[in-house]
Amino acid sequence: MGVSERRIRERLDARQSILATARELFLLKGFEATTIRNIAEKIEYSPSTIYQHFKDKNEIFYTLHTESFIELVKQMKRSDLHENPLEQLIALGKIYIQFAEDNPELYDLMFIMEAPIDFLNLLDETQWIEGKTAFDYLKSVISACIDKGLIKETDVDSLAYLIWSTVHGMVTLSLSKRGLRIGLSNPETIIDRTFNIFSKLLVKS
Amino acid sequence: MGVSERRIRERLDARQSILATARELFLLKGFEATTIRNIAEKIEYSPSTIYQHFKDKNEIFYTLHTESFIELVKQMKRSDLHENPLEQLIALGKIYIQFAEDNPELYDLMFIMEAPIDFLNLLDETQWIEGKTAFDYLKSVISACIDKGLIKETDVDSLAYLIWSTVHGMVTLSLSKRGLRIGLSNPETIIDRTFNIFSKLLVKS
DNA sequence: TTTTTTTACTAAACAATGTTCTAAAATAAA
DNA sequence: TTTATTTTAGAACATTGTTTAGTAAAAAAA
Repeated sequence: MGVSERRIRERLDARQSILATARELFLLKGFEATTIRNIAEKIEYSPSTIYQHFKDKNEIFYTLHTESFIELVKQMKRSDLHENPLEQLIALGKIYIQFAEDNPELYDLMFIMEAPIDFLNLLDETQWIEGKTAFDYLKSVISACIDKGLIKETDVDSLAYLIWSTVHGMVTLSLSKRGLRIGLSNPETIIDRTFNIFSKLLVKS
Repeated sequence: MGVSERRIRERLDARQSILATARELFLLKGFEATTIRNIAEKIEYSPSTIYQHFKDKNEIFYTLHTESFIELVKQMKRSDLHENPLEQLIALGKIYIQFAEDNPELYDLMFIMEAPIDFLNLLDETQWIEGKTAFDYLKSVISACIDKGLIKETDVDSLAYLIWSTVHGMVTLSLSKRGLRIGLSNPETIIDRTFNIFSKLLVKS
């Protein structure tokens, strides 16, 4: 009799419904404004029930963060449509920026907020595999560029860190509302223009 | 009789002591962990007294943020020891990174946290003059480089935004603990190495 | 000097938060 | 049917930022 199987399935369903509701409310009202009680109310459970599925709020954050990375890496892999690795690298940057612009709250969770990393610390987990996966993909594209002699620099780690830092910096200055209030002439296009000159710098030997 | 002058002075003293204590506790325990009650207790006042000097917690954040910018700009101006504007630009980048590494909590407050910007919004202030001041200084150094033909790019806004984004990105990946858990071979030197290849990219015509 | 007004301050309360405790209800096993 | 286990909820706890109402002190006015 599959009674225990059904129970496991039901538990999983409940867990998923908590996550789905959490994501929905987070995207709607932001992370700070979404409370455990909000989530509980929406799925018609008591707040304490949520704690049977998640250790604490950080674990919910961490889980959503992990799911978001699956989506980001999926998007990133679209860049392999380009045969030229340099074109792929440019496409990769654009995809990354687009993801951040489309999902500002998730980007915050993935790359800025402390909650997911705090949860890793709690598990005594030293590696951040979600981030490493995305970073390794970036490195593989850069390596392809170097192999074909399209880029001079040979220290892949540094170059990958540079590219990641630059797009991350552009995106976060915008997300934290720092980039748009400093008297730029065309603030709405600044990210595009900056990305273009960065691309040129990288390519031009 | 200078009685009202004394009163004003006393009010200012109280305000300063709130700010000093707030800064001290913030740096000691972090922003999230520091409460209005903590600050009040330390200066031996009741929590509600603090609200006579500051509209809310965000105003305290904003004020500390402003003071921190005065310090940052002061540090940045040390770069004008170099006569060659390109050398000055490199020095400026190093100073900026050093400031962030020396004052991670303050950097967070200045460039990441929402609180100071939220306070600006409350005042219907559209410009972020603290950030603009620092950004304008960066632009002036870049302009000097362009004037002397040391850098080819002519769009100062974009170039300044690129440089700012890159150092900001490097620094924030480190602050948010994202940069050190992705399998780098020498994580402790990554920022230096990355800054060096970025400098070379900029200089090399 | 005495009275009135303004100021400075506090204690208590409020509403909201994440989280835990206790006990009841529902379900499964015997 | 009875017993054991799991699931759930309600209330409670300790904090938080903030507000209210009232008190004590100081300054100004009489």
